[in-house]
Amino acid sequence: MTDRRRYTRIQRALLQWYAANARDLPWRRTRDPYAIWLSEIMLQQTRVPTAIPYYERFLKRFSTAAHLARARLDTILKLWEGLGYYSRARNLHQAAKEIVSRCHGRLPQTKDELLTLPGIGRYTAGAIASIAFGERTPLVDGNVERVLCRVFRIHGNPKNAAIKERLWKLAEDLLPEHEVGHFNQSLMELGSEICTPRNPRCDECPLANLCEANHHNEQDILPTRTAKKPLPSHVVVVGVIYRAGRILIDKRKPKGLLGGLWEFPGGKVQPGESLESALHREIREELDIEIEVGSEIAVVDHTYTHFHVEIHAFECKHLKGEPRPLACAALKWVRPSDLPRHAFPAANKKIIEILRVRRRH
DNA sequence: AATTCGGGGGT
DNA sequence: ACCCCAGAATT
Repeated sequence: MTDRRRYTRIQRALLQWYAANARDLPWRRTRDPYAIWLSEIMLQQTRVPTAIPYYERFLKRFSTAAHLARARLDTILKLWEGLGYYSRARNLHQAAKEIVSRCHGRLPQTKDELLTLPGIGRYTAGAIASIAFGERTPLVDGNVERVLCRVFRIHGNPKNAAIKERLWKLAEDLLPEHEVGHFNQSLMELGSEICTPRNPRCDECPLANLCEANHHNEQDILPTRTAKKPLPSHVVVVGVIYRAGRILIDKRKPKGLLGGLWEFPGGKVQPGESLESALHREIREELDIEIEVGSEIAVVDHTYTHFHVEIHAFECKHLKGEPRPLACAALKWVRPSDLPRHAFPAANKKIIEILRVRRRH
C-alpha cells in the first residue's frame, strides 16, 4: 500500500470515529476564536477535566479579548489559581492587550500571525488556526506524538529534535483537504481516550488495522520514554506573622516560579540550620523586621515539576520594624478572612485552610 | 539542546 | 511512587 493510500484510510477512519465518539466539551460548542484560544492556553500540559471549570469561570468573567485586556493581572491570577504554569496567565493578559492594540480586538486568523503572540507556540498556533479558522495546518501535542509513534512505529525518543520534526512532517502529510480542525482534534481525542500511555484500548481503536505498533505488539513500549533523574528535596520555613489581627503576605516577583502569586514570607532552610533560626534569618533578610517565632501550625509536603518541598509554617508575632519588600514585588497586611481574595500557590492554600479551620474553633 | 515552569488524576 | 497531561519561554 502506498503512503498516500494509507494516509487516506487513516483520515477517513479518524474522522468517522470522531464524528461518532467526540466528547461534548465546552470549547467544542463555540466557534468564537477567543474562546478557543483561551481553551488551548488552559489545556497546555493540563488535562481536559481539570481545565473545564476554569474555562467556564474565566469565559463568564471575561467574555472577549477586550474585557481581558482591561483586567488587572491580580484578578486574572485569582481566576487561574490552582491551574499552574502561571506564566500562561501573564502571557494571556499581554496577548489580549496586543490583540486590542494591534488587531482591533480580534484574534489573528493565521498560524504565522498567531505565533507572534506571547504564550502561543507551534502547537497552539496550529490548534487555533485549524480549529477556529480552518487553516490547513498540523499540530503535534503529547497525544498526537504518542499516536503517531505507535501508528508509524517510531522507536526514537520523541523529545529528540529530529524525531520531533519527523512527527510534525507526518502530521502535516496526514492532513485531509477539508475538516482539518476535526481531523486534528480526532488525533488528540484518540490519544486521550483510546491510544493512552498505558493499557491502550487497541480493541476499540479505529486505526488498529493500520497501526504498525499493533501489528508488532509494540503498543506498550512505544513511544520510548527516557529515564528521569530523582528530584531534589528542600526544607522551607514560612511565617504566618500577625500584627494587630492581620497577617503579613508578600507578592512574588512577576517572573519565575509562581510569579505574581501571594505567599507567606519565608525561605529555604540551610544545611545544619534549625527551622526557627532559618525563619528569623529569612524574615530579616527579605523583610528587614524582627519577629517572635511561636508554634508550628502546619507541615505541608508538595511536589513541583522539578523538586520536592517540605514547608513548615510557624505562627509568629511582629516585634519591630516596618517590613520592606526586599525580595518580593509587594507586601500587605490582610485580615485572615481576606486571604481568599488573593491568589496563592496550592502549597500555601493548605496552610490557609488550616488557619480557617482553627479560626472556626 | 536543556532547563524551567504546577498541579492533579490515573495506575 | 511514578507517569503524563491539547507546551512555551528561557537559558
